[in-house]
Amino acid sequence: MGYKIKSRIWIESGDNVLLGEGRVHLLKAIQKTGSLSKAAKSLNISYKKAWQLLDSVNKSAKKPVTINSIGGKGGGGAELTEYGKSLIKAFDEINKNCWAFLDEQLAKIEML
Amino acid sequence: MGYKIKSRIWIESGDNVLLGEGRVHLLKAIQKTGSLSKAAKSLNISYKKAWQLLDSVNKSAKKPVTINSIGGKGGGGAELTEYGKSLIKAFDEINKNCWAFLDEQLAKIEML
DNA sequence: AATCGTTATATTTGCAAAAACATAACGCTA
DNA sequence: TAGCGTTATGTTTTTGCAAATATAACGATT
Repeated sequence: MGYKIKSRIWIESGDNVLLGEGRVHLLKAIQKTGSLSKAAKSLNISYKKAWQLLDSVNKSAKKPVTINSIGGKGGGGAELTEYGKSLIKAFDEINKNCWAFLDEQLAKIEML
Repeated sequence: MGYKIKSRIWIESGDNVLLGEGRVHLLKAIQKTGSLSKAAKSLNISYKKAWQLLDSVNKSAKKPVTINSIGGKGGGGAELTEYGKSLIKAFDEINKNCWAFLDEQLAKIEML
Protein backbone atom coordinates (compact mmCIF):
# COMPACT_ATOMS: atom_id res chain seq x y z
CA MET A 1 0.00 0.00 0.00
CA GLY A 2 2.00 2.98 -1.28
CA TYR A 3 1.59 6.70 -1.08
CA LYS A 4 -0.42 8.82 -3.50
CA ILE A 5 0.48 12.33 -4.59
CA LYS A 6 -2.24 14.89 -5.24
CA SER A 7 -2.25 18.44 -6.49
CA ARG A 8 -4.37 21.44 -7.10
CA ILE A 9 -3.39 24.12 -9.57
CA TRP A 10 -4.84 27.54 -10.32
CA ILE A 11 -4.04 30.58 -12.38
CA GLU A 12 -3.97 34.09 -10.98
CA SER A 13 -4.05 37.49 -12.61
CA GLY A 14 -2.88 40.23 -10.29
CA ASP A 15 -4.16 38.92 -6.98
CA ASN A 16 -7.42 37.54 -8.34
CA VAL A 17 -8.00 33.96 -9.31
CA LEU A 18 -8.64 33.52 -13.01
CA LEU A 19 -9.06 29.76 -13.22
CA GLY A 20 -9.12 26.80 -10.88
CA GLU A 21 -10.83 23.44 -10.94
CA GLY A 22 -14.13 24.81 -9.64
CA ARG A 23 -14.21 27.64 -12.14
CA VAL A 24 -13.40 25.26 -14.99
CA HIS A 25 -16.23 22.95 -13.95
CA LEU A 26 -18.56 25.92 -13.96
CA LEU A 27 -17.47 27.06 -17.40
CA LYS A 28 -18.01 23.56 -18.78
CA ALA A 29 -21.50 23.47 -17.28
CA ILE A 30 -22.30 26.84 -18.86
CA GLN A 31 -21.14 25.49 -22.20
CA LYS A 32 -23.48 22.52 -21.81
CA THR A 33 -26.56 24.35 -20.56
CA GLY A 34 -26.33 27.81 -22.11
CA SER A 35 -27.18 29.55 -18.85
CA LEU A 36 -25.53 30.39 -15.56
CA SER A 37 -28.55 29.46 -13.46
CA LYS A 38 -28.87 26.04 -15.08
CA ALA A 39 -25.15 25.49 -14.73
CA ALA A 40 -25.35 26.30 -11.02
CA LYS A 41 -28.19 23.82 -10.55
CA SER A 42 -26.32 21.08 -12.39
CA LEU A 43 -23.33 21.57 -10.09
CA ASN A 44 -25.46 21.79 -6.93
CA ILE A 45 -24.14 25.20 -5.97
CA SER A 46 -26.15 28.34 -5.34
CA TYR A 47 -26.72 30.76 -8.18
CA LYS A 48 -24.99 33.43 -6.16
CA LYS A 49 -21.82 31.44 -5.74
CA ALA A 50 -21.79 30.58 -9.42
CA TRP A 51 -22.29 34.21 -10.36
CA GLN A 52 -19.45 35.34 -8.08
CA LEU A 53 -17.12 32.75 -9.58
CA LEU A 54 -17.99 33.71 -13.14
CA ASP A 55 -17.72 37.40 -12.33
CA SER A 56 -14.23 36.95 -10.92
CA VAL A 57 -13.23 34.96 -13.99
CA ASN A 58 -14.35 37.64 -16.40
CA LYS A 59 -12.88 40.45 -14.30
CA SER A 60 -9.43 38.89 -14.14
CA ALA A 61 -9.20 37.60 -17.72
CA LYS A 62 -7.47 39.60 -20.43
CA LYS A 63 -10.38 39.03 -22.81
CA PRO A 64 -14.02 38.10 -22.09
CA VAL A 65 -14.54 34.43 -21.21
CA THR A 66 -18.36 34.46 -21.45
CA ILE A 67 -21.02 36.66 -23.01
CA ASN A 68 -23.94 37.16 -20.64
CA SER A 69 -27.30 38.59 -21.67
CA ILE A 70 -30.12 39.78 -19.39
CA GLY A 71 -33.78 39.64 -20.46
CA GLY A 72 -34.98 38.86 -23.97
CA LYS A 73 -35.90 35.46 -25.33
CA GLY A 74 -35.79 32.84 -22.60
CA GLY A 75 -34.84 35.50 -20.09
CA GLY A 76 -31.25 35.70 -21.24
CA GLY A 77 -28.31 33.34 -20.95
CA ALA A 78 -24.56 32.90 -20.94
CA GLU A 79 -22.20 31.36 -23.45
CA LEU A 80 -18.47 30.82 -23.76
CA THR A 81 -16.34 32.91 -26.07
CA GLU A 82 -13.69 31.25 -28.22
CA TYR A 83 -11.15 32.51 -25.70
CA GLY A 84 -13.11 30.83 -22.92
CA LYS A 85 -13.17 27.53 -24.76
CA SER A 86 -9.43 27.68 -25.38
CA LEU A 87 -8.77 28.47 -21.73
CA ILE A 88 -10.53 25.42 -20.36
CA LYS A 89 -8.85 23.19 -22.92
CA ALA A 90 -5.41 24.51 -22.02
CA PHE A 91 -6.13 24.24 -18.28
CA ASP A 92 -7.19 20.61 -18.60
CA GLU A 93 -4.04 19.79 -20.53
CA ILE A 94 -1.78 21.44 -17.98
CA ASN A 95 -3.56 19.67 -15.16
CA LYS A 96 -3.19 16.26 -16.77
CA ASN A 97 0.47 16.88 -17.51
CA CYS A 98 1.01 17.95 -13.92
CA TRP A 99 -0.51 14.73 -12.59
CA ALA A 100 1.73 12.63 -14.80
CA PHE A 101 4.78 14.64 -13.79
CA LEU A 102 4.04 14.26 -10.10
CA ASP A 103 3.34 10.54 -10.30
CA GLU A 104 6.81 10.16 -11.70
CA GLN A 105 8.36 12.36 -9.00
CA LEU A 106 6.66 10.34 -6.26
CA ALA A 107 9.32 7.68 -6.68
CA LYS A 108 11.66 9.94 -4.71
CA ILE A 109 9.50 9.35 -1.66
CA GLU A 110 8.57 5.72 -2.23
CA MET A 111 12.24 4.73 -2.33
CA LEU A 112 13.06 6.17 1.10
CA MET B 1 1.17 41.94 -16.91
CA GLY B 2 0.80 38.19 -17.44
CA TYR B 3 -0.82 35.37 -15.57
CA LYS B 4 0.78 33.41 -12.73
CA ILE B 5 0.30 29.70 -12.12
CA LYS B 6 0.21 28.37 -8.58
CA SER B 7 -0.04 24.93 -7.09
CA ARG B 8 -0.38 23.01 -3.92
CA ILE B 9 0.72 19.41 -3.60
CA TRP B 10 0.24 16.86 -0.86
CA ILE B 11 0.87 13.18 -0.27
CA GLU B 12 -1.76 10.78 1.02
CA SER B 13 -1.54 7.36 2.57
CA GLY B 14 -4.84 5.52 2.50
CA ASP B 15 -7.26 8.39 2.99
CA ASN B 16 -5.11 10.29 5.45
CA VAL B 17 -2.78 13.12 4.57
CA LEU B 18 0.86 12.28 5.18
CA LEU B 19 2.53 15.48 4.05
CA GLY B 20 1.50 18.89 2.78
CA GLU B 21 3.04 22.33 2.99
CA GLY B 22 1.69 22.99 6.48
CA ARG B 23 2.93 19.68 7.85
CA VAL B 24 6.35 20.21 6.30
CA HIS B 25 6.57 23.66 7.89
CA LEU B 26 5.73 22.10 11.22
CA LEU B 27 8.35 19.38 10.85
CA LYS B 28 10.98 21.97 10.01
CA ALA B 29 10.05 24.00 13.07
CA ILE B 30 10.32 20.90 15.25
CA GLN B 31 13.76 20.26 13.81
CA LYS B 32 14.80 23.82 14.71
CA THR B 33 13.32 24.01 18.20
CA GLY B 34 13.45 20.43 19.46
CA SER B 35 9.89 20.60 20.80
CA LEU B 36 6.36 20.51 19.48
CA SER B 37 5.12 23.29 21.73
CA LYS B 38 7.92 25.64 20.71
CA ALA B 39 7.34 24.76 17.08
CA ALA B 40 3.65 25.59 17.43
CA LYS B 41 4.48 28.96 18.98
CA SER B 42 6.96 29.80 16.23
CA LEU B 43 4.31 29.10 13.61
CA ASN B 44 1.58 30.97 15.48
CA ILE B 45 -0.71 27.98 15.64
CA SER B 46 -2.23 26.41 18.74
CA TYR B 47 -0.42 23.52 20.37
CA LYS B 48 -3.48 21.36 19.84
CA LYS B 49 -3.57 21.94 16.11
CA ALA B 50 0.16 21.25 15.86
CA TRP B 51 -0.25 18.05 17.84
CA GLN B 52 -3.10 16.87 15.61
CA LEU B 53 -1.04 17.56 12.49
CA LEU B 54 1.98 15.71 13.83
CA ASP B 55 -0.18 12.83 15.03
CA SER B 56 -1.71 12.39 11.59
CA VAL B 57 1.74 12.47 10.01
CA ASN B 58 3.08 9.73 12.24
CA LYS B 59 -0.08 7.66 11.92
CA SER B 60 -0.02 7.66 8.12
CA ALA B 61 3.71 7.25 7.59
CA LYS B 62 5.25 3.85 6.95
CA LYS B 63 7.98 4.52 9.52
CA PRO B 64 8.09 7.00 12.44
CA VAL B 65 8.73 10.60 11.39
CA THR B 66 9.39 11.98 14.88
CA ILE B 67 10.31 10.61 18.28
CA ASN B 68 8.32 12.27 21.05
CA SER B 69 9.15 12.03 24.72
CA ILE B 70 7.02 13.03 27.70
CA GLY B 71 8.49 14.18 31.01
CA GLY B 72 12.13 14.01 31.96
CA LYS B 73 14.76 16.68 31.53
CA GLY B 74 13.17 19.86 30.18
CA GLY B 75 9.76 18.22 30.26
CA GLY B 76 10.32 16.19 27.13
CA GLY B 77 10.54 17.08 23.46
CA ALA B 78 10.25 15.94 19.88
CA GLU B 79 12.86 15.31 17.22
CA LEU B 80 12.89 14.15 13.63
CA THR B 81 13.98 10.68 12.66
CA GLU B 82 16.27 10.17 9.67
CA TYR B 83 13.20 9.10 7.72
CA GLY B 84 11.48 12.36 8.68
CA LYS B 85 14.45 14.42 7.51
CA SER B 86 14.53 12.56 4.20
CA LEU B 87 10.81 13.09 3.72
CA ILE B 88 10.90 16.85 4.02
CA LYS B 89 13.92 17.04 1.74
CA ALA B 90 12.19 14.96 -0.92
CA PHE B 91 8.97 16.93 -0.58
CA ASP B 92 10.75 20.24 -1.07
CA GLU B 93 12.49 18.92 -4.15
CA ILE B 94 9.27 17.68 -5.70
CA ASN B 95 7.57 20.96 -4.95
CA LYS B 96 10.32 23.00 -6.57
CA ASN B 97 10.34 20.79 -9.61
CA CYS B 98 6.59 21.11 -9.88
CA TRP B 99 6.78 24.91 -9.85
CA ALA B 100 9.36 24.91 -12.61
CA PHE B 101 7.32 22.47 -14.65
CA LEU B 102 4.16 24.54 -14.31
CA ASP B 103 5.87 27.82 -15.15
CA GLU B 104 6.90 26.23 -18.39
CA GLN B 105 3.41 24.90 -19.08
CA LEU B 106 1.89 28.32 -18.50
CA ALA B 107 3.02 29.35 -21.97
CA LYS B 108 0.06 27.37 -23.31
CA ILE B 109 -2.24 29.90 -21.73
CA GLU B 110 -0.21 33.04 -22.30
CA MET B 111 -0.13 32.42 -26.02
CA LEU B 112 -3.93 32.29 -26.41
C1' DA C 1 -48.48 46.64 -20.03
C1' DA C 2 -48.13 42.03 -18.06
C1' DT C 3 -45.48 37.78 -17.97
C1' DC C 4 -41.41 35.05 -17.95
C1' DG C 5 -36.80 33.25 -16.99
C1' DT C 6 -32.84 35.09 -16.78
C1' DT C 7 -28.68 38.05 -14.71
C1' DA C 8 -27.28 40.78 -10.80
C1' DT C 9 -26.89 41.94 -5.87
C1' DA C 10 -27.99 42.66 -0.77
C1' DT C 11 -29.18 40.65 3.61
C1' DT C 12 -29.86 37.23 6.87
C1' DT C 13 -29.21 32.61 8.81
C1' DG C 14 -26.84 28.33 9.89
C1' DC C 15 -23.02 25.49 10.54
C1' DA C 16 -18.61 23.54 10.65
C1' DA C 17 -13.95 24.53 11.31
C1' DA C 18 -10.80 27.00 14.09
C1' DA C 19 -9.41 29.06 18.23
C1' DA C 20 -9.44 29.40 23.11
C1' DC C 21 -9.57 27.34 27.43
C1' DA C 22 -8.96 23.61 30.68
C1' DT C 23 -6.84 19.52 32.53
C1' DA C 24 -4.49 15.07 32.88
C1' DA C 25 -0.20 12.41 32.61
C1' DC C 26 4.59 11.92 32.47
C1' DG C 27 9.39 11.59 34.21
C1' DC C 28 13.53 14.14 35.48
C1' DT C 29 15.39 17.38 39.09
C1' DA C 30 16.06 19.38 43.42
C1' DT D 1 7.45 14.73 47.04
C1' DA D 2 6.73 19.07 44.98
C1' DG D 3 7.69 21.59 40.86
C1' DC D 4 8.64 22.19 36.10
C1' DG D 5 7.99 22.03 31.06
C1' DT D 6 6.63 19.01 28.16
C1' DT D 7 3.13 15.72 25.47
C1' DA D 8 -1.62 14.36 25.12
C1' DT D 9 -6.69 15.19 25.14
C1' DG D 10 -11.42 16.94 26.25
C1' DT D 11 -14.60 20.88 26.29
C1' DT D 12 -16.30 25.30 25.20
C1' DT D 13 -16.47 29.50 22.54
C1' DT D 14 -15.78 32.17 18.52
C1' DT D 15 -15.84 33.34 13.93
C1' DG D 16 -15.55 33.18 9.09
C1' DC D 17 -17.60 31.08 5.22
C1' DA D 18 -21.37 28.77 2.94
C1' DA D 19 -26.20 28.43 2.29
C1' DA D 20 -30.62 30.29 2.21
C1' DT D 21 -33.68 34.02 1.33
C1' DA D 22 -35.18 38.24 -0.87
C1' DT D 23 -35.49 41.54 -4.48
C1' DA D 24 -34.30 44.51 -8.38
C1' DA D 25 -33.47 45.00 -13.33
C1' DC D 26 -33.70 43.56 -17.89
C1' DG D 27 -35.68 42.83 -22.58
C1' DA D 28 -38.12 39.82 -25.92
C1' DT D 29 -42.81 37.89 -26.34
C1' DT D 30 -47.79 38.09 -26.01
